[in-house]
Amino acid sequence: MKEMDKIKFSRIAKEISNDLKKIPKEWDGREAILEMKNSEYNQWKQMEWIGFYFQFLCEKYLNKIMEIPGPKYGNTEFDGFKGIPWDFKSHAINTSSHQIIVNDSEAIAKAINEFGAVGVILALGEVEYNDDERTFQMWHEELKGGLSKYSEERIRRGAWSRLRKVELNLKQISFIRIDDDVLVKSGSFQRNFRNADGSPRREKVLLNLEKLDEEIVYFVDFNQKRKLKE
DNA sequence: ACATAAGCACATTACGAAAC
DNA sequence: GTTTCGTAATGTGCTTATGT
Repeated sequence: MKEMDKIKFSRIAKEISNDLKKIPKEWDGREAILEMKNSEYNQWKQMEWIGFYFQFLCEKYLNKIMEIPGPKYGNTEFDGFKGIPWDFKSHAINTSSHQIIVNDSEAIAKAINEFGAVGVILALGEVEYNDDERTFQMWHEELKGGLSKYSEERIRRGAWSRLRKVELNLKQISFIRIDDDVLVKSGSFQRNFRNADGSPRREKVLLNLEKLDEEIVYFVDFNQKRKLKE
């Protein structure tokens, strides 16, 4: 029964990856942001452009083979749907932390209950952080039309500003299957985020990349241009 | 017009194990 | 016993969407 689910998952993942293989490998921050802006994609002002750019690419390349967006539970909406609900994510490989933050815990639990599992399509790449002079950040700031209200507040608070990524070199796209077993195993939920105004955030599921193994049912490798796992 | 809560993805700290 | 180190736990920076 469970094996059947994995086979089904793998089949869908393979189908999605056929189209996903065509996306660009070299993501230049400035180009990516301009591309989103010119396409009137609403998220081009976001700091974490790698996340939104991957989502942007998925919508562009996958809109014919899957439903975008996916089902909604409470206030949480999945990015896409094909057989099961899917979420698109990006992650930098060359950092110390390999935890990836997934969706709202309750929404995931409900989705698993309804469809048996949910999937994460994870773009993994090496990123450049060489923005010590903050020229990239300033470029983005200017394009956005100056500091946001939040940023002015942040400066007033004396808090630090996060380092921007300048480019990403896509290495791999993983398809991760999340069911109840994974939830129990990864177990580490995250609660008590602080929101922009200081209010608490809802609990989310946290996955540790290093502990994932059989959950990664299928992946595309951009280095060797072949798949290592079926 | 404003507050609230969601989206994106870390960054920093705290703490126990391991090494000296 | 103390320092060092790896990982789990906890808290942050930023923007958009939605509802009043």
